[in-house]
Amino acid sequence: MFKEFKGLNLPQIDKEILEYWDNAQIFQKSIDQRDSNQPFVFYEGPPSANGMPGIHHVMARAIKDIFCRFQTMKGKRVERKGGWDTHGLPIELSVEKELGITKEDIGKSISVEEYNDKCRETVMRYKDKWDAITKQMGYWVDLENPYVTYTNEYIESVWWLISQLYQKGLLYKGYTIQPYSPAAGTGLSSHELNMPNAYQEITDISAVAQFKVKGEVNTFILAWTTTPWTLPSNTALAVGKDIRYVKVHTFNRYTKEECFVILAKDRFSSYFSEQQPDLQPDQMKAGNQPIPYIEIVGEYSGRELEGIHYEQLLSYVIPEGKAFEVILGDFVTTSDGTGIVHISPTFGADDFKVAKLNGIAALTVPDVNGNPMPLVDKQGKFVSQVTDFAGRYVKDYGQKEERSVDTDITIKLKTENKLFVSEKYVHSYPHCWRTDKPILYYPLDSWFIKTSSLKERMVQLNQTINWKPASTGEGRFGKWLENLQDWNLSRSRYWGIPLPIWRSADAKEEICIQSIAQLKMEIDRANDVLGLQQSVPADLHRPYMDEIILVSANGEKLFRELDLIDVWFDSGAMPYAQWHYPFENKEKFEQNFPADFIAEGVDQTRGWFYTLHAIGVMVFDSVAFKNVVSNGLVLDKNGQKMSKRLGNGIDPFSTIEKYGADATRWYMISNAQPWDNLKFDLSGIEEVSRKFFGTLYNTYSFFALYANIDQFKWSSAEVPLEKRPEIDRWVLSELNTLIHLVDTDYATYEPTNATRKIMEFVDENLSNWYVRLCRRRFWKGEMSEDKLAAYQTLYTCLNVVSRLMAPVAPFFADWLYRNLQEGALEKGPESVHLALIPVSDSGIIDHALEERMAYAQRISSLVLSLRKKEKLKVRQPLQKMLIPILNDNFEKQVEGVKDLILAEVNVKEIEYVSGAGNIIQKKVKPDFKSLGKKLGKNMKAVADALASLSQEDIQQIEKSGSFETNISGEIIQLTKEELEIVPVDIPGWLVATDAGLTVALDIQLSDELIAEGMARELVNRIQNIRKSSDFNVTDKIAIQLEALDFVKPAVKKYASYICSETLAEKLDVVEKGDGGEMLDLPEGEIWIKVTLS
RNA sequence: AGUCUCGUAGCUCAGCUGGUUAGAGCACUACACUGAUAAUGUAGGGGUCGGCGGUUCGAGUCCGCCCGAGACUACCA
Repeated sequence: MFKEFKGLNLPQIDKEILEYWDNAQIFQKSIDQRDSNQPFVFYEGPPSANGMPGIHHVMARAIKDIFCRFQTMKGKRVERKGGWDTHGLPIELSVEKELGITKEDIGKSISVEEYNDKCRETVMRYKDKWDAITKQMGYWVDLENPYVTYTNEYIESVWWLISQLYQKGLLYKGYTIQPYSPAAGTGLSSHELNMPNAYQEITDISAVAQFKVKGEVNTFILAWTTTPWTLPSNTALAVGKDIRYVKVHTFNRYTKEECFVILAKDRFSSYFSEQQPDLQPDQMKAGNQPIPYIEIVGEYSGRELEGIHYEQLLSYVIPEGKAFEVILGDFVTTSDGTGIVHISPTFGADDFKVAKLNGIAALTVPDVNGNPMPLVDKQGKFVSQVTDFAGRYVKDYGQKEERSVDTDITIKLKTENKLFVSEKYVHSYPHCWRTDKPILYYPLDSWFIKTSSLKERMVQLNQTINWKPASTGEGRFGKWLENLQDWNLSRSRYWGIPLPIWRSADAKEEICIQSIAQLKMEIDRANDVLGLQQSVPADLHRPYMDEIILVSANGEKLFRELDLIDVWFDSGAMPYAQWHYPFENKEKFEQNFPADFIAEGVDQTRGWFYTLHAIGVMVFDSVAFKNVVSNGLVLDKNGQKMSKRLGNGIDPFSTIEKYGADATRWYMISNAQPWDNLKFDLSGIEEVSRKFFGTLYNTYSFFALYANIDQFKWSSAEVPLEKRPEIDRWVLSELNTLIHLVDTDYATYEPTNATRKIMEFVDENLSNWYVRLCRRRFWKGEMSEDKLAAYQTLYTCLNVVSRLMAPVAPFFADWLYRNLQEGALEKGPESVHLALIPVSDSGIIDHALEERMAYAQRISSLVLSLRKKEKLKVRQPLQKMLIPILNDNFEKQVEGVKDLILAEVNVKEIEYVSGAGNIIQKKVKPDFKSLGKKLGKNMKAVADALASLSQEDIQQIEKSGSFETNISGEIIQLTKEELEIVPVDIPGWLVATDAGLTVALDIQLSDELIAEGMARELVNRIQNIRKSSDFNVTDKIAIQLEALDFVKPAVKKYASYICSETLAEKLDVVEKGDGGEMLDLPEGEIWIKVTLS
């Protein structure tokens, strides 16, 4: 028996199937039953369980799941090891927040040990939620044996990778200006700077400062800055060597003092208005409008300005060495500012470089250890030496200040005759992706990986990767690789993998540890030499690692470099570290590298996708993955980003509970290509569940209902194809076409196309054509070969659809598949996920048949629209329809589906009208595609000429097979093949036309037809009574009908028809009696009584 | 600031290498149908295919500029 149901309840199906999967170990079996020599390698990008899963995670994981399930159903063994990303800033920051501490407190009010314990404890906080969503959404991944990045095994593998890089000479330590987040207390790598939303529009105070030239009276060089807080650190001014500069005589707008200022000629008009030779000081107004000037007194090239000395602008600290000179910089432009750039070597990458090149000193003060440090400390505060602003944050890292430091500095400059002008300036500025605070460019000591040296190889190997969409690989990722900077590996934090490098105090000797065994050896040696009692710590994190002292070959003490390794390295190391390679599982690793497939959000392009690729290329000279799908963002239904602040987030748990996982997944995949952003709208899920799942459910219900009545069981001994009716062969042809297309779509990572095609087949072909037209075959009579063929055909369609949809809708597909299995004599695999994707049989595909049926559908549609126009019910039979013949093949094709059409539109016969006669009115159009090239300019004139032809002209063309016309003196000859002749009308008939197809309908009604229509009307009413009386589909009935004139002919002629249609054993025409009911027919009211017999 | 992608009906999306009535689904309106009924059919309204210009016999499709959205890049003073 096939199970029958009362209604579709997708969430209920989820629950039942989940329980079944658990009990029967289906996930495990889906791996175990596959050949280990046929692997499909998938890498799970580790999520951090530190935050709640969102709906976008459901999206990303649905994509991963689809292709893993598909490949399993292609016979591949797809192991999916889960993983957890456990280190890094997000966790540290949430712990800091919870404990109410800042980075400064770590090691003081809380020990590193306690702090890291807290991190370890926090990192798995939402693991339960993650496990729950994983399960509920039907994402199959091995959560029993996940890799966890904080374990010693994982760390050891990372160390090994680092040591490989070290041995290849790819690791170096450098002092550079780097993006630094005072709020997070760490430097940021370039890919962190490229996280979405890192660059934000902010308004800064920009200032044009006046630098007083030494040895000249009241002469100033103007330099523009958007960071006035860097002015105390100024030690040079840069000009462009070929830029022209002018010296202008005017007054300072604030102090009214007379002055001569120097700026780029190109920038002059941005700051100065009209010339006023007799300008007086009191005519100067404050504000930031251009000011008048007295005259331009000189012009110079940048090269001429080089070497000019100027006075220090703000002399809090006196630099050691050369400073306060004009130097040349090739980065100087005149697109902004004054064409002169203020240089503070401690706070700008260009500044640092150009200062070094010119031997210009940096402004530093000694720190507690006597090492030089900039005038701003690592929390972003001015040091005490900057007396006026000591202790103040240069950006809003602390509590909100009434006036920013930038403002106060400009005020100070203003009063000291050092400010030319200041104004607000809007620009995009990088912000820390975790703390959302502006970053500083700050001089830091860091370890780098020389990724730039392997740039070409990375680009080259990237070209072998199949990116979905391709533009992400070529464009976004490819361009990124082409402009690759060295990877800053250092993080000065606490919770992460310690850098396994020990260095001597003078930095002359160092060692890079590659394994725990090596560490133990080195510790033993150090213990020997130094007489210590050290051992390998049980936990390889800080602070334990920091305490270990090693010894160099020369007997020098070596101390661990305190930095941690960038967490992105952790996740990029997962192909190796998940197997604890190379210390264990060498074979396993080799079988599972590189990955066949990975998928993550597009925001991982510079994150995980990059780190995987970089490590793969650098250490193994290989890609780390062959196919990658990067999905877009999940936005709210208005296209806004989902955020806690806006409260427009979609809760994945309640969504799945309400609509079911399948409808949610199907909606996400079918609505838009995964790489396009998804505007997530719950009403879209409803539509999918109604239209697709509802229709499919109804189709199954219909099948189950009748199959059970007829005791149908499926077996492979099927009615041969050639013995099945046209419509069966048609739907099977369409089905096999579908299999081929869907299989190709999945194989090429096009899930959206796959789902759309499945939906169309289920809705258009299966439900609204095949089942609708075949209903009668299921209803009546005993089991016959035709009926059996119908059951088998429908069974096959449902079974195939269940397998095709399984990757995207794993629950419903299994439910459907297993329900079908209930009625199968020969059992297949117990779950659809253990079954194989069906193989398309090209022998079943019949294009002519598909075309034929398309004609049938279109012709039926035309006839129905004509009936509609004339208000002729489909129940009323009509005598005849006329179809003009387009070509020889056409009549044959239509004739093949004639019976279907006639039954569908309730017409008795089709008459074909050949083109030869003059019954049909026609239209001639040129075949633009082929004629365009031939005719060129005359194309339009010819088209016009054809349009104005009379019916006689067209007949002439059909007879002669050619057409000739004169276009402005030029004779143009066209053959029939270059023209398209289509029927448009049959005068005197009711005609409908659609894209070259024309149908005419005879709407004359004879008494005969009217009687038959009445009979059908009665059948319909009686069926309704059966239904409203809750009779069983198989119950027999007796009918009493009032003897009125308008039904008599119908009953007389069609009594047996009425009886067989309604399962009536008796039909009596009688006088109106007791009980029963009144029927409202077009001709009048009539009494009827229907009883069970 | 630059680079890239995108802009088609109220909404979500198709539209192949340029070819002559620009499509589908949803939503809306009306009428049908109803042994699958949380369906279905038919019809209707709704589009200057973001704007302007160019190439072409012909442009939603190719090119340029502009506007708008998004992503990316950037040390930008």
